[in-house]
This record gives sequence, C-alpha cells and structure tokens, in this order.
Amino acid sequence: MRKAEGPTIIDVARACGVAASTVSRAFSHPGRVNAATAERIKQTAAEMGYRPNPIAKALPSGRTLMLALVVPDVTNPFFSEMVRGAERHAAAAGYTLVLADTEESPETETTHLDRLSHIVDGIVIGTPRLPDANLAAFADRFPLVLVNRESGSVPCIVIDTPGGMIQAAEHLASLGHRKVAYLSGPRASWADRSRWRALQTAGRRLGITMTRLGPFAPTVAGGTAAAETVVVDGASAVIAFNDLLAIGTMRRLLARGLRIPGDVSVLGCDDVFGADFCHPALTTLAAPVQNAGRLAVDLLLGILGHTAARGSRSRVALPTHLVVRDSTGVPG
Amino acid sequence: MRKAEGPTIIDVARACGVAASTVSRAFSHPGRVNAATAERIKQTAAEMGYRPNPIAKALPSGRTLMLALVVPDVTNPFFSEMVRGAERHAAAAGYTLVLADTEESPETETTHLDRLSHIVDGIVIGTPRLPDANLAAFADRFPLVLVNRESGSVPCIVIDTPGGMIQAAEHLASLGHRKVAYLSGPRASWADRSRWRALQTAGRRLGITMTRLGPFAPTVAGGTAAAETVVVDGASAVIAFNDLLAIGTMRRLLARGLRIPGDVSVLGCDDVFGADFCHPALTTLAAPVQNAGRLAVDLLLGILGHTAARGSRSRVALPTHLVVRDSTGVPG
DNA sequence: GTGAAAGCGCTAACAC
DNA sequence: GTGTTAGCGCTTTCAC
Repeated sequence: MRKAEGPTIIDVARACGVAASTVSRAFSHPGRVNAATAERIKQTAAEMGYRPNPIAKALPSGRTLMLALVVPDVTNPFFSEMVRGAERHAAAAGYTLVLADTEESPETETTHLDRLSHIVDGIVIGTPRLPDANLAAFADRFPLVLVNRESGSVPCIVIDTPGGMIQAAEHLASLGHRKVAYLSGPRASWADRSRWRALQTAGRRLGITMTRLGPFAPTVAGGTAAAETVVVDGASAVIAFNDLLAIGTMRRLLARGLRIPGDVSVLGCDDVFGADFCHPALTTLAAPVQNAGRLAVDLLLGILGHTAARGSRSRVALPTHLVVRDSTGVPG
Repeated sequence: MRKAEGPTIIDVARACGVAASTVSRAFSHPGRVNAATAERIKQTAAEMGYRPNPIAKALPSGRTLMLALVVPDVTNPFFSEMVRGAERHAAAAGYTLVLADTEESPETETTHLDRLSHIVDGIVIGTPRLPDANLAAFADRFPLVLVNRESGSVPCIVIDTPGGMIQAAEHLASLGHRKVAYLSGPRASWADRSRWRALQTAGRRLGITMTRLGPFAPTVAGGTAAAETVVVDGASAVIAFNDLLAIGTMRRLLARGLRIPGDVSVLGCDDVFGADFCHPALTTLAAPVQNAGRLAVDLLLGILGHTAARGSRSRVALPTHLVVRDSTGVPG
C-alpha cells in the first residue's frame, strides 16, 4: 500500500451529503440503512473508485480477513497441493492467504506462528513439528487447525494413512512378501509415528516381519541413504514414509543394479505429483491432500464463526486408497 | 488477530513512566531517544510481553511489511520453486509473503492485483497473463516486479530461455535432427512467444525445419493432446514449452508404442522437480527459478527503498543451461 | 530528549 | 435511519 491513495469513506460521505458512518454501514451492514441511500452511496462510491481499506478496517474490528498456512516445505508437491486447496477455499470465502515455510525447523515454526498471529485471523499448520504442549498452548489463545497431526483437542484434519497402511501391508502380503522394511521420515513427525504403529500391528496380524529403517529426509535426495540401508537390510519390499523418499530410493536401487519390483518392491505414501511418471510407476497410498487443505480452511472458518459448521466435530479424518502401479510385484 | 490481546504501547509507557510516543520511538527510531531510557523501555516491554501490532503500525505508516507473489498455478513445480525463493528472501528481510493463485486466468489476476494492492507494499507476479497495457497501468501506481515476462519499462526478472533455445536447437541439430516441432504453451504467455521466436531464428540458421504445434495446456495432462499432434506432424524431435508438457507428451508417446529417443527425441524447459526421474530422464533447459523468485523480491525491496540496489538496472536476465539426459538422441 | 496531540480510515456505540 | 463521537494501536509533527 501507499499513502494518499484513492478516496476514503469521508470523501464518499461528502459527495453524497451523508455522514461517514452511513457510508460505512452501507457497506458493512446494508439493511440498517435506507435502501435508496444505500444504493446511491454504492453508486457514487463506485464512480469515485472508492475501495475500502482493509488495514483500516482491521484495526477496530480486529479481523484482517487473512488466514495463514504454515508448511514445512513448499517445494514438496504434497504441500503444494495443500496450498492450492487452502488458497482456493480461502479466496472463495473472501480471505487472503499468507504462506509461511518453516523448512522443517520447529524454531522457525514458532517464529512464524508468533508473527502471524498478529496479522491473520487464524492459522492452518500442516504437519507441525512442534511438541504437543506448544501446539496446545498456542491453540488455546488463537484459532488454529492442524493438518496431518493430532494433538490433544486441537481441531485437525487427518489423513487416514495408518488405516491405509493396513491395506498396503495386505497388498504386499498377498504378493508373497514376508520381510518388509518401513523407511521412516522425520522423527518429530506425528504421521511417521502413526504409520509405523499401524504397520507393526498389520505386520503381526499378517505374519510379516516389519523393520523400521531411518529416519531419512522425506525428499528424493533422502532416498539415496535409504536405498543403501535397504540393500543391507535385505527386505523384499519397502514402504516409504512418502512418495519422494520412495522415488529417491528406487532411483538409487536401480542405479545399484537391483530390479524393481523383482528384487525389491517399493510402495509410497500420498500419490503426489510425479508418482505416476517416475520409473517404475509408483504403487502408493493416495491421500486427498488438496481436499485436506480445503477442509482445514473450512474448519478454521467454522471456528471463526462463519460457517454453519460451528460446533460440529473438530476432527476430520480423510480416507486414503491404494493405487497399484508397477513398483510392487511378487518377490524373486 | 483477536481483540484485547496483549499489552499496548500505552501500557508499556505507563509502566515506564514515560509517554507513549517515547516508547514508539524507542522501537522505531532508537537513537532519537536517550540510550538509557530506550534500554529500560525495551527491557520492561519484553517483560510485559509487549508485541507491536503490525496492523496498527501499518495504518499511519502506510506500510504493512507484506509482499505478494501472484502465480498462475502453485501446484506447478516451476512456481513452487519460485515461491520458495521469494518466501525465503522476503522472510529474511522481515516481510511476510502473501500468495495468490490465478489458476491461469487473466481475470483472476486482475482481481488479485486489485485486492492485494491495498494490503501489501509490493507485488511480484510470475508469468503474468495480463496484456501489457494493464500491467503498465498497474505498475505505474504500485510497486510491481514481473518474473518471466518483459513489458515496457516495468521492472522484471527474466530467464534467458530464448538464449538457451539456441543451444537446445544446436543439440538437436548435432544429433542429426532436421525436422523439429515446438509444442507451444499458453498463447497469452510472453515466454511462449519469445521461445518460439528464438527457435525460428535458430532453425533457419541451422537448417532445421521448425513447426509450431499447439497451444497446449502447460501441464502433464496437456501432453496427451500434444503427443497426438506430434505423431501426425512426424517431427523427429520436439521441444516443449515446459517440462510438464514434455513429460506428458513422453508418456503418451510411449503408450502409443513409440520409442524415445529412437522415434522421437523430447526436450523440455525449466528442469523442474520430476525432470530427472521421469522416464526416460528428460533432457531440458535448466532455469534458475528459485533464484528468479529471490531476485524478484530483491528488486522489489530495492524499489521500496530498502536496498542499495536502488536505482540500479531494473531488468535482470538469468542464464539457463542445457541438461542432457536420456530423452534426446540420434533419430531413427 | 521527551511529552502532548492530531491523525491514519474505518467501526461501533449512543444519541436524536 | 442517520449523525455524532469515541476509539482501534501506532506514528509523527510540534512544542517545550
């Protein structure tokens, strides 16, 4: 913004021969003002090119009509999808979206949360790395919605990957795998813990030996280290924390001369951009990420008192489904 | 934000036995206040947990310390990279980044620009779809920086893809290709026009027959249509507007039983996420996108009068380089 | 060097 | 219904 911009509410008021407050009402509470004058005001306001100043509006009302989305890594397609879902829904509701990237650091996460809380009306935070205590404390004094993380009674949108993990394990079991490795992601990640827990349970039930390898960086680059560990471990199939890690692992495995799925079957999580055109095409547990972003904003708007959703359940679980492609097959 | 939050400047002033204006100065213009009192003020402010209110600060100053980045598609990895570069640099300079997705629509672009101009101090817009006239008019009354688009004297960061196109054409010529097709992107795109122009020139010089196919959607999905056209056209090599289109084209070509690069060589632009692990790995013209995002913010900050860069050239061209992988080879 | 006071553009009681 | 009058929290002359 720049000083001395367009006309203010006062200029419009003067032009219409009414008080500034009437102009304000004409816009904010039409109905509390004579229909005819309201129309006349809007008319001249439009002619004068009057545009309400969001900042000035925010000061007394305490609401900026801005929402923030905090993610650990914008370049990760998983989060790009989330950003899109959130941005779309926010824009549709008349909100502006502020984006913050924590680059996987809990400290940056705190800093951003702190700064943003004075600027926006509410925050959606994707796969937070902060401890439960901090999250709870923050949510206590500020509208907050978590995505892909459960923490006390803080409202959240979770993707039921743990549930899907069972399906994934069954898929591998049916192909004949008896020794499966889980390539874990960030230790601070709630998603990682819950996935591993689900996998352990499924393994026991299906008679599969489950081992947990890692942690590895949840990126394509992280797959290099993961692949080495896989070779040593000797599992006939691996389930990666996410698709990026799975893709990176495949690349390295292939480079080391192993066949996929012949020697090792690889299964990812999320079905992000790239999972279908990598080589071999990745079998993965598809997550409705964009939808998660959208619903998170929806939940937040509900908390802010905009939607009928007010007071409804504050934990939404989204189903996943297994997409079988070419990276999994019978062992040997 | 929420009403009745923490302590205000007045509370701090009272606690220190000074005037509110002194507290204000202690933060905004230290030096214009006694060093000792300034220290005492900051001390107690910290103790009381005082946090300056950005909104209140923005009203009189007219500066919100927010910047906006407007892109046509956040889920496109090309723009995710740009977002990251911009976000990082903005955050480092103490600015908050607002993100807007136009979803390839010029109308939405206008709407966003309009809305944002009242909220942020400056705007970076990636590969705008708006006509030059609109862009110029807007830039005239508001700090604006273009990325990947040149328009009159509006400050911009351009990636020298046209220059790189020559290199790409030479690469194909040296492999023996004599008939090359350009798979074009959005017609409203400046990048598309300049790439095609460079290609025509290079084609003439190298004795290559260049044909322009399309336009196609600059996405993986857009590649399906492109591939069909390529088959009909009969070119031995294609250069796609971007990597996504190239990847989509390869998928479809492969599905139709053609060999790459045997039957058709495919060359992309940008070297985005996925270009290295798609199949076959894509030969592409690498663009320093993240850097472009960073520099765009830098240029904008310069315009806002923050950096020494003030008054320096307002058009920065970034070099590209060809990354040869497996999707190009000798024809036949 | 510091205090008092007048806004920034808009909203929200509270009168009339 | 509409005008008047305070602010929202901070910055910024302008005195002293």
